[in-house]
Amino acid sequence: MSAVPASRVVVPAGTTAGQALRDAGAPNRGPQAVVVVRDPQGRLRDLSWAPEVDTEVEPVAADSEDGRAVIRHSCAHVLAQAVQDLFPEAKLGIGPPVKDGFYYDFDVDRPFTPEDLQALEKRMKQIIKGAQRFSRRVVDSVKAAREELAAEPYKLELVDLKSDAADVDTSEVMEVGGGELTIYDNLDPRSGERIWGDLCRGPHVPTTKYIPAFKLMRTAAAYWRGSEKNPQLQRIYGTAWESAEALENHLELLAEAERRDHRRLGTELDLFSFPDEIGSGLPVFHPKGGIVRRVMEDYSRRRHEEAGYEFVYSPHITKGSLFETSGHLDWYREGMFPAMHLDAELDEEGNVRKPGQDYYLKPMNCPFHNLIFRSRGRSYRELPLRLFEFGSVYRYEKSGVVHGLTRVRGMTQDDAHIYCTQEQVQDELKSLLTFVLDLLRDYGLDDFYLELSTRNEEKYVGSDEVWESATAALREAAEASGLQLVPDPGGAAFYGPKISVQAKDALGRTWQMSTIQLDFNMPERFGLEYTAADGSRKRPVKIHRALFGSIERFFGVLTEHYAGAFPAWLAPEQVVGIPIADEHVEHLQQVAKALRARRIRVDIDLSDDRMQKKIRNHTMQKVPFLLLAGGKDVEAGAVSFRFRDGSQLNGVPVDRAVDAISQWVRRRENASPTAKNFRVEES
RNA sequence: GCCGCCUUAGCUCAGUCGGCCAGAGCGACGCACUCGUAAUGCGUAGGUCGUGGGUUCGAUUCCCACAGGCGGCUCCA
Repeated sequence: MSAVPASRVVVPAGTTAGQALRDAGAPNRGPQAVVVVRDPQGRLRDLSWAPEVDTEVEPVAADSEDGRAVIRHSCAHVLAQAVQDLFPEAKLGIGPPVKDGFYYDFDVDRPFTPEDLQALEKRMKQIIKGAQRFSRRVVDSVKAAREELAAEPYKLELVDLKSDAADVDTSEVMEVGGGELTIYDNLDPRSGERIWGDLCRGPHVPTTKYIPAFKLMRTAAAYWRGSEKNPQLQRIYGTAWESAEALENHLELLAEAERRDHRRLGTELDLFSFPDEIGSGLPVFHPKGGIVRRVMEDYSRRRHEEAGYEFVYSPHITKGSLFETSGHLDWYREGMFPAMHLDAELDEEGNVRKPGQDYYLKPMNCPFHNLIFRSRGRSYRELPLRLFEFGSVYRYEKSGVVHGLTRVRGMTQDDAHIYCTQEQVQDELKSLLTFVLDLLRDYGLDDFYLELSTRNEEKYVGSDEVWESATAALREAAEASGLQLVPDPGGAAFYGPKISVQAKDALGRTWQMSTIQLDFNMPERFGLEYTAADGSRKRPVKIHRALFGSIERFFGVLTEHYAGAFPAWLAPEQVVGIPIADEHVEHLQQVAKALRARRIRVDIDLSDDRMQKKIRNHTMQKVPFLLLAGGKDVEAGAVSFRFRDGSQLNGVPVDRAVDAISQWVRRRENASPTAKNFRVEES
């Protein structure tokens, strides 16, 4: 999708990069226009940059990821200029490029309305048409910067942060960076007059004309510098691209994502719902969703059994003392539903005769599994002990984050806890990772990367050494997988570091799926022990892992991945028989009987809809196999296939059809069957 | 939890600048039609206009609160 890697260009001393590019004949318009260059140190430089010595640079084209980021960042400046034009009292926050776009935060008297966005877009188009030049200017001193930015309190704060604290990470903030403070002025191309300016480290496109296509997307509130202790600013999100076509493609992708939204498909395909009466984030699964879910779970169970897991069950509710022992009440209280206080007794005067107890809905399964481990003496011979449970947990998610099936308040984890010896950890982690990835592939996800979440310095239990060795063990296992490993500092749970598997779906979106966490702390808190070969008592290491994360979430992700067209082995209705006329029903019933004998889910559409209507209905319900039968088929002892994509295979002998369908399902083919990929020959 | 927007039939959505019995398509149900690869025709039922309060002669419409949803922020074992 990106331009052919542009050849390197030497910028002679004292010449601007832009001039050198022009001399070299580099494109300066269109999707491959060079917007900035990369210097030998890897820094992106404006085209107006003129090195002091001859320097070889790499042109960065508009349609590269870096090029887009520069366009988006420049577009954010144009937005800010438009906002201050239309709302002179607006104070500037920050305005960085982000994935697929940019945003800019403003402190304004009232939130922006959709009409405001329209007006702003219009103003931005005027600004872009005006071909203002982005001009970089180094500010001599912090004092000079403070004076110039006196009217911009948030920018002042950034200047101060920059000047007095080397330990503050400002790398995310586009405003300041490098060794100096810079301001980018927007200049009128004719008069050179300064129209607007912003504290910014750059770089930028040469002129606003280099912003070929953009769109403002939405408004939202955002806390200043990301902390809820700070005031909320009004954020405007936009997107910008190297061409109108690229913008159009991006908008089409968003539209496709909306069509695939599992919340929409959940209703359309009658899979699940969120009745208001039950409460936010608490789904119910309808019969069709129930089939998909059950097949998912059944297959997972089978694989776990084969991999040496043992199945356990634990209650949804427990006395508080368990979560005191585990540390959840200290570290995770706000994520839990509040306690029910039970069994208290009062005398006539209202004095407490019996104090009663707090019971909690469980937010995690692990403490229960610890109790199972501890229920009797354990031998090293039993390890690794792998306890698995489809455990229902309840978490008190903030109302603002509940979202379809991907963020719920009640969910079922496919949760396992593995107790092993120190020596077994490394091997266990490696085989676990392989197991996890294999299983995800079986469900049709095959594009992964790993994330290593390390200690949150404000929220952890246990000693430094323990954390270090646990983190090292995880890193080693992750590296052995050969997958890309992305660091996630501070992302760990309070009891130990974790690896998470991020999977890409059909639209290229990534989802956190499985997590594998190492835990040296919980065994200590629960006093878990086993007897080693030499008779000594030793503490096991505990590995937590969830593969789907939560069944609900995985269900949602798969629904979107397949756009509701589930693989035949998961599809709620695998085969629907459609008679051309009533007299063909009996023939189809014979076929259905044969399919049912092979445990295929099959229905015959006996409604009095017309045949075309039946095809439409079941195609929209994304049934993988439609079997039609009319006079010709009955006569030939055959059926005719119609697939989701509209392709057909007519006159297939019944026994071959039955065989081919059941083979396809047995093999758990994840592709949608079509006339092209579906083989009915006898094998 | 915070900011903004939204809530009309099972679903998708019109509509009322405060006023007679609130509309459509799909879906459901009934009748007719029995048909060769994405919508047969006709008819019937279905709505306390999210809930509660207020303003008003009168509220689905205006105001307030609450619930639920959406987009973000924060959070996320």
